[in-house]
This record gives sequence, structure tokens and C-alpha cells, in this order.
Amino acid sequence: MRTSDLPQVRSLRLFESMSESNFETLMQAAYLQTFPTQLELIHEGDPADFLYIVIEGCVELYARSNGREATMEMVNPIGTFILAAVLKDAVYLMSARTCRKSKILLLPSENVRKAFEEDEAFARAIVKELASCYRGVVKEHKGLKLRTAVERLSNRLLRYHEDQGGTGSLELPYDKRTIASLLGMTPENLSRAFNTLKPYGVDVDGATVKLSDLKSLETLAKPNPLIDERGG
Amino acid sequence: MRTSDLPQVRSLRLFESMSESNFETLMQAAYLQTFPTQLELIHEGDPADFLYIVIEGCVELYARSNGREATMEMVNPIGTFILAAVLKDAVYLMSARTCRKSKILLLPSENVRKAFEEDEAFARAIVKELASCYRGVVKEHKGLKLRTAVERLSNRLLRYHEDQGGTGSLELPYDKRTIASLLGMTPENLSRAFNTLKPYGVDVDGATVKLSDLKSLETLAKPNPLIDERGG
DNA sequence: ACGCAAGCTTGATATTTATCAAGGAACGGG
DNA sequence: CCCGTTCCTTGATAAATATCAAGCTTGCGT
Repeated sequence: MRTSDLPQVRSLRLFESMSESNFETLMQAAYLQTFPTQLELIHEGDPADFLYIVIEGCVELYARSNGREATMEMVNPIGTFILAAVLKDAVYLMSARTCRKSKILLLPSENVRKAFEEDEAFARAIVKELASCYRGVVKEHKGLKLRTAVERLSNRLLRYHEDQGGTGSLELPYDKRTIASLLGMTPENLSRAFNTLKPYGVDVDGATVKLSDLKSLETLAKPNPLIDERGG
Repeated sequence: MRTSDLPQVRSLRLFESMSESNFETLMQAAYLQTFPTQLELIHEGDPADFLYIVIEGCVELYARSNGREATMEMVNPIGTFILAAVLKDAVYLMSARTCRKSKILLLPSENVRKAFEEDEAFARAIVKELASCYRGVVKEHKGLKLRTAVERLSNRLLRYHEDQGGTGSLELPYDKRTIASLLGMTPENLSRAFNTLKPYGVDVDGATVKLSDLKSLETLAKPNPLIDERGG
């Protein structure tokens, strides 16, 4: 793989405490590939052959059942996905596809598990990472069970707003239909939810959203750190 | 703690590969307590002081936001809860209360983290346990996003039925209102969902449910191992 | 046995969310 | 520049789910 990407990968919490030689061994087994947009990287139910790390671009994790499909999570650089399946040597629970041209690092499962067995620091880092992932899903699940669609949208807007500097304006990072599915609603419903939020100072123009009355939006959204805070 | 409970705890996947001396040290710091029913053991937002292990009885994990409350998970013997919060030294994301008189083992967080630092086998076992927990929540989340209330109930009945030996009859393991909340619906809706399932051979009498037409129920439920299978 | 409380069910209704159908804006390829 | 997508929005309607208000068991304590 190209050495210019290595420092980025190395700086991931997952790898930073790993021994230099184990890191090198692991990276020598890795494949760095660039994929076009909308390419299915993995399919739920398949055995976990690789651990994936998004270097550039963006990946959507989604799942299907019956005829329905739901977006589960979006993975941005530098983020990993499908760690649990790799460690358990189990099948993937989610499918993954690029949502734009993306540079992805693939680490063969066996090598990851070997590094996990041989490098204690790596094993401990994995625990931290998994614990964070676990808490992330629990928060998502809480949001879905305890909030209405409009509340989920409000809180998501507040999150994006803060992520982007809190300037009173934000850019939606994904297609609206993707955001709709991520929030557990249909695209039509997302449109209507945006309309519901107009009186709370939310103005949408394409992917740009202006928040002109944060206080009132927060009163409606009632953000809760035990649902909305990331990394906590 | 009473030594008669030790072998059970030791046999948990989490502890079985731990060194004998580290296990003993950890257990010497532990408290074994019996709690009455409906006692709140932990409250979401509080710092994670203990790792909990249910020895006897049953514990409900639940969460609140706005005025709403939702059951997140039921923990039965011998099961642990709040592992991720303990490892991250973070606050609990969920509250917990006994749903009957319960014997609980409490391991102080610091001792768990110390054992995690000092016992490599324990650290690795924790990874396996966390990966399983993670996949468990992902499955719950998929179920909620991809299935209707009636489908969730059907699949849950099929699961309980199988757990209890597949004799055509099953006992609901919790109050109906708890099951309703666990499945993400109101008690009224659960009642109606049971009525909806009558034509599929589901007959309810108190906590006893008879399944007289498994084939037809399965056709409706469309069970999916990537949602319903535990430990997979 | 009686009365009360808890848990569940049912009915009526309201709210939320999804579906279906159509139309409009934006954008890329020829 | 025009055509044909794709994406989004809107309106009408349907389905799913929640809420509110009784009422019905059941079981427990007295």
C-alpha cells in the first residue's frame, strides 16, 4: 500500500498502541483499493473475510429483510467497519456499499485475528473500539425507541450543525433519502418533517439547512447526551 | 461471596480462561447481594461503578427520554450487563432494575479494569463478549427498523418456543407490558397483535401461548438468522 | 368471602407514519 | 441546448400505532 496513507491509519486509536513490527506485518497483508460509487463491498450473510477501513470517501452500512431495506450507519474517514464479525469469525450482519468513489483499506480477517492474538496492545485497543461501537448502537436504538421522527431529525440537525462549527448553517452530508433511512423514516416523511420544523427556524435549500432559532429547535429536540453524544 | 456460586461465575465465557489467581483476586473484591423485586440497581447517566452479573432472578435494562420509557434488554442468569460502560469508565447508558427477587454479583469497575490490564486471557475474553453484545444490539436494531410490530412479535414467539423445547406451547417469560416495551410497542398494541396472530394458530391464555400452526406463523414471521439467531 | 389493586383487554378515536401517484427542480450526456 | 434521468416534494389516501377511557379478570390481603 502507499506509504503516504500509513500515518493516517497508524493514528487510528485502534492501531496507535500496536507494536511497530506487528503493525508493519499487518499492513503488508493489506490491500488498498479505490472503488467507484455505489459498489457493494460486502453482503450481509457472507463470511467476514476482511476488516475494512475507509481512507477516503464514504461507506453506507445497510440491511435488508423481507422486501425492506434500512441504512444502519454511515462510515467516514478514518473509520473501520465490521470489526465484530471479523473478531468472531462470523458472517456479516450488514451489507456495505460506497456512497461515492472511495479509497478503502482491506485487512484480511485472519491477519487481524492473528495480530489480535499476538499483540496485547492491539487486543486492548480493540476492546476500547468495540465498547465505543457498542455504545454507539445502543444510542441509536434508544433514539429509535424513545423519539418520534421529527425529534430524531431535529437532534440530527443539531448534531450536524455542531460538527460543522455551529455557524447557524449546515450541509446535509448525505442524500436526503439516505438520511431518511438512517433516521428510520421514508423520504416523503423526511420532507414533511422538514416542513414541521419550519416554525422552529429550520430552512432547507437543497443540501443547505439554516437554523435561525436554535433555542426553539433545542426545546423541541430535547437533546440528550445519553443518546446524542458521540464517543461518550 | 458464597463459594457455591463461584463455579457458575467461573464457567461464564468471560471468566473461564482467566488465570486462577486473577479470578480469585477479582472475586475477593466482589459483592454478592440479593435484591427485592422492582429495585433500581443503576440509573442511566451515573458513573459505572460496578460490573453486574445476574446469578439468580432477572434484570430489566431500560432507558428514558422526554417522558417516555423503553425496555432495552432483559438479562437472565448467568449474564452480565454494563460491560462497555465499565471498560470505558463512562456513565451508564441504561438503567437497570430487578424484575423479581434477584441475586446479583457486583464487581467494582476498578478491579475489572485492573484485571483487564493484567490478565491477557481476560482481555481477549472481553473482546469476544463485547463483540457478541454488539452484534446482539445490531440485530435488535435491525428488527426494529425492518419489521412491523406483528412481525416482531411473531419472531419473538418463535424464539421463545424454540428456547423452551419447541413443544407447541410456550410460557411468556415476562409481563406482557414488559414484552410490549421490549418489542417497541404499547401494551394495547401487543394485545391486538396477539389477536392478529390468532388466524396463524397463536392462542394466548395468560402467560401460556399455544402455537398450533407453526408453518403458517413462520410464513408470516419470515424469521431471519441475521436478526433472530443469538450468539451468531 | 369480600374488596381492592394490578394487569390485561377492548373499543373509540387520534396521531403518526407509510404508500401511491403525480409533478417539479436539478443535473448530466448527447 | 434539449432530453431524460434522478431526486425531491406535495397531495391524497391508507395503514400502523398510540392514546384515552372503560371494563374485565385475577389474585392477594384482610
